[in-house]
Formats: sequence, structure tokens, C-alpha cells
Amino acid sequence: MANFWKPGSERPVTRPSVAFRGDEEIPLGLFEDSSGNFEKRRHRHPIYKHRHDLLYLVKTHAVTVVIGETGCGKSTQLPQYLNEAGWAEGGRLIACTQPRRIAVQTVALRVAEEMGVTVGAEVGYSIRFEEVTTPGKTKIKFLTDGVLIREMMADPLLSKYSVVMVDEAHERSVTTDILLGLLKKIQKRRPELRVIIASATMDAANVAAFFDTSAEKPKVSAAKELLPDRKPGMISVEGRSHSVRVHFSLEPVSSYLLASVSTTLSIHKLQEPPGDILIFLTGQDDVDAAVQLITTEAEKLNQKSPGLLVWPLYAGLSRGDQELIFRPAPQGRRKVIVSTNIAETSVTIPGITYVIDSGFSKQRFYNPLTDVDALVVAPISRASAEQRAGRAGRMRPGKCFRLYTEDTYCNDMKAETVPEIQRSNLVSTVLQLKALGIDNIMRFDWLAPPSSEAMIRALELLFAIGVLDTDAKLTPLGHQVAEFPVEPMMAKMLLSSSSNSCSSEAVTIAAMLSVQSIWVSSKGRQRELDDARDSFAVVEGDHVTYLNVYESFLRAKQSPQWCHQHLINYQAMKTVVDVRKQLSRLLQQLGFTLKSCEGDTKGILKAITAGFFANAAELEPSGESYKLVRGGQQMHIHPSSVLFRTTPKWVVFHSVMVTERMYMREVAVTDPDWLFEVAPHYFERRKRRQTHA
DNA sequence: CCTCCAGTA
Repeated sequence: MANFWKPGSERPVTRPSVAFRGDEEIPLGLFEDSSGNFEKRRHRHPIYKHRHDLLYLVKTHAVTVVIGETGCGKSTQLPQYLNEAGWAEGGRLIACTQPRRIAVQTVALRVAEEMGVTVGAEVGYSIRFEEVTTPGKTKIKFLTDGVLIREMMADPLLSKYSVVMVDEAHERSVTTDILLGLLKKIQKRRPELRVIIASATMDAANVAAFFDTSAEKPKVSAAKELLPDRKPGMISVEGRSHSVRVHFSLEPVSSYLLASVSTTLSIHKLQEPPGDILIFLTGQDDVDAAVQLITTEAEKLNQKSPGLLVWPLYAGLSRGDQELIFRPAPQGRRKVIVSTNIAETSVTIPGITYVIDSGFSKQRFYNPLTDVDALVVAPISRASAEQRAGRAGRMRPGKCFRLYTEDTYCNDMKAETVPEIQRSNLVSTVLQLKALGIDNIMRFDWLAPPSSEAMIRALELLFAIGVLDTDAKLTPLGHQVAEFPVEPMMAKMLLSSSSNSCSSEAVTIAAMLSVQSIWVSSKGRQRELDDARDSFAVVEGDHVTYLNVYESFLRAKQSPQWCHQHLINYQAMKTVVDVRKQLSRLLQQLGFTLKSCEGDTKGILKAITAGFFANAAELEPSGESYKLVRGGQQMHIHPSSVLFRTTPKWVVFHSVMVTERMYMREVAVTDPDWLFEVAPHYFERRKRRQTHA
């Protein structure tokens, strides 16, 4: 164990090495103390130094790329400087986007506090279900990038805004990529609009190249000296993070799970200086197993030492369990957090000094040939590895132990993670762009173009469900479908439900399926959970079972105790109530009245079929598996489905999951007659193709 | 016959 780490391979995490204006070194020692002023100084100082450069770049360039590590103040200080410099005068707003709701709220609160105003006045924010702004008064508006894209449907040129700052652009979420493409398009019509792209890594150079339109002829004529420079300005700002020494494994490890356990114990046994440990593994199973192993091994090894305090962290945990990790460890004890990728960006834990990085995460890959999403354990990129390492240096200098060799790091790992848009099903994305008036999807200026196969699959499906016509233009139904913040097939189900007089039930089902899971985390109590689910189960399948759960929840007066009793996640149910309200309102705005079928489940199944007919599967003669109508793949009903043991002849499903087999999750009973009825064209065509084959 | 990285309108 003592020689586990290759001593020669220790090296500090690299920082961006591009030269920028006014760049100066800040001695790390300046941030070592933790006196009362610590917070204020470390947030204000780094970006303040660049204030004049930043404002100059924004004034003279259409696009400014700001590279800065976490905590440099780019998200909180820069909007204030823009405001002070007059960018919000004349009734125009400064928009600042974040990829996550929690980040929007946090940053808005901080900025409002620093400016000494209440949130919702000069500084406001807008996220789903929460609009906290005052029209006419709000000058700086924080919002998720998804909300800004929604706003563009009503105001395609974002004419309210003088500046749009897109934060965390390096994460390259689908919405960030779409937003950046759209902003580039808007700037052709509105050269005065300023775009600021804030990113933590050097991939920002690619983004800058994407926005460099200096070689193109401007679309809008204006005196040359009035137009901003169309070559993006770039600036780098220091963060407040400390140096992290990185240690690579000397040999490849055979099991990252066991290696992470032994590394944790070594840190503990070798009496490394105090500081908590964060371990990155891939999934809930790994995390729970590691927590178990570390706890028992630590007890065995050292009865008299105060020992380790081990907590799991993953999205499926209840809010209460997630909060445990933020509690400081008692004096003399070391906290160990075993986490999935959630701790890489979404959750920041104070006090971490050691990071153990397995080098893997679960990543989603969409295969356009089979039209199936798979979740696979895959090596992370070097950018992810640096991000994970950086988590050790937020409070003081730290160490990162990588469970892979330096050779693997340098030669086998990709520099950047493949952008999500190139790993995704594009059905929703294509519809969104169509709704924004972008007719030629293939020629859209993508930051990273998805494969043409993936785009064709999306167009095919949108055509099949009647959202696009033969010219790939939005149909009237398509315009309605685009109004809903749910997947197109789900929106189609909602819109079909009124003709079956079950729109009230349909919005409930859509809301229930839009949350991650309504069940509490069930590790070690699988039987209990199965029983809880079975008590709501009906022969029609999972959708109607969910309906049953929701109606029971209402009958129980939305009681948290009732949820606890039935192993239902109360927070998830609160979200369901909100989503349901929003979807109902949208349906009513389109002129539909919310009607209930009063227990006639046939109407509900027909509405589900009308939305999801492209996900129809037929039981094979063996009676053991299903055959997907579209594509012909062999499928199985997932064991979590209430239909797992009943095997109806025909089913439609909401999603597929691939492990060793292809599993259909959220399955509903259907009927071949209904399939022909809701999509005669689609099934006629399939039938002909099968006879010819 | 047994599964769920992370977000979001």
C-alpha cells in the first residue's frame, strides 16, 4: 500500500496558460487565513483587478469570453459592473444564465445582498415555477438557460436585453449549446447585443472561434466605427482555489471500488493532515457498497481512533439524507463522502481536502441506429478529471489521488467530454428549434453538430406523430405541442386526451412521469418497496398505477406522513403537483377544458397510445419477450413495472433502458385496433414493409 | 427473470 502512488508523478493542477491583459499572480498565501473578512476578500479581489479591462472588452466586442475558475467572482461581480457601467439603462435588462435552478437562486441572492437590495427588485431571477422580478424595475435578471430559450419563443430577438451572459458554458449542456447557437444568430440582426460567455476551462478557445464572425459580411448596415469588433475578446481571471497535488496510481487498478476503499484507509492510517475525503464513483450501487466497506474496515482497523464518518451522496437520496453531508465532522474525526458525479458540479461540499477519483462515470449515449438511449460506465475526460481534482482545493491546498496511471491520463482519456448534444436523442431539440422559426435544422450553426442520423431520426419521429408535415414544417398540432415543457410524445398524449375526455388524468400522468422517481431510495428494502408499489398496482399498467398513487396522495391531503408510510418521495410529489398545475394551465390556454373520465381507463389508455404509438411492442410467440414495432428489437418489461409478470399481448412504453437486455420502463397495455386508429398511416406503412421483407 | 450519472422548459 505504501508504494501505491508513484512519487515522481506528483504535480500541481495546471492553470490556463494563455496570455491575457493585465494578468497578475496572486500569492496563494494571501488566502490561507480564515479570519472574518475571508469570504468578502476572496470573492471580490480577483475579478475586481480586471474590472476596467472587462468593461472595455464588453464595450468594444460583440462577444467576450471570460475564463475564470470557480469563485473568481465572474458570476456575481461582473453583472454588477455591467449595471454600474450603464448597460441596464433605458429599460433594458442584463440577463445572466446558469445551467441549474439552484445556481440561479444562489447567485441572485448573493448579488442582491452585495448591492443592498431585495431580490425581485433591481436584481431578480426567473426559473421554472418561480418568477421573481419586477417589470420596469429589475435591471439584472438571473435565469436558467432553458427559461431564456422559452422566452425566445415570444421574443425571438431577445429585445428586452442589452447583454446576455451565459455562465458555466464549459459544461456544454444541450440547452447551453442551443442557446449559444441562437445568440450567434441573433447578433446578426442585433449587432448591438453583447454576449458574454463565462467558462472555467480552456475549451473556451473553441467557443471564441465559433463566435468569430469578423470574416463575414455584416447583415445590418451601420457606420463601421459604431459596430463592435466581431472577433471575440478574451480574458482570464484567477480563481480563489488553492493548489492541488495530483497523485497517479503506479499500476492500473483492477477494481476502482476496492482501490478507493484502500486509498481512503491509507489516508486515514498514514495520519495525513486533517481534512475530509471525497470519493468519485459511478453509480448508486458502487456508492452504497463503498460506504459499507469503508465503515466496516475502519472499525476493524482502529478501535481506539475516533475513526471515519462515512456518507453516501447521489441524486436518489432524500433531501434529508443529502443534508447530512454538509454537517461538519466532530473534532478529530474525518468525514468521507462517497459520491456519484453529482459532486463534480452540482453539489459543493465544504471542507474537502482529499479527492479520490475512480476515473469513471455513468454517461448517456444515444444510438441513432437503434434509436435507443444507453447508460454506460465510461472513462471521464481530462477536463472532468481536473474538475474533480479542483474539488480538493476550495478551502486550502489539497491532494487528489487518481485510481489510474498517468499514462492512461495522457494517452487514453479524451481532452473534453463529448458535448451532450452529440450523445442525445434530438426529438425535443429539433421541435424547439422549429418552434423558434429555424426551418433548416441541418444547416443550423451548431457549436458541435450532432450526427445527421440523429437529426433524421428526430425528424422522422416528429413527422410520425404529426408535429411536422411533409415539408418538415410545423403543423398546427406541432405549434401546440411546442408550447408544452414536456417531450413531444407526452405533449401529443396531452393534446389527444381531450377527445377521450380524460385530460385531467393525462396531465396527472404526464406530471408523474416528469419527475425522476416518485419512490424513495430503496437500497436493502426492495421487498418493502415492491409491496408498496403493488398496493397501488392495476392491470392497465404503470401509467394508471401512477394515477392511482396521485389520487391517493390527494385523498391523504398531501400528507408527508402518508408518503413516508407508502415509501413515496414527498418532495417528488410536491414537484408533481406544481408540474400538473403548469400543464393544466397550458392546456386551458389552448382552449381545452380539463375533463375527467371518472374511472373509464380505456380512454386513458387510448390517449397514452395516441402519444406513444411509436413505442409500441408486441409479445413474441414465446411469451417471454416483446418485439418493438419500430426497429424490431427484442425488449423486456422492466422488473420495476407492475406489468412485469402479466405480459399483455400489446404494450406501449415511455422509456427504454439498456443494460444486458433492453428494458421497457413505464409500460401501459394497448390494443392493435387503437394503434391503427390513432396512427393508421404509420402502422399501414410498417405492415407493408413487413410483408415485403 | 431486478435499475436508475446529472440537469431542465
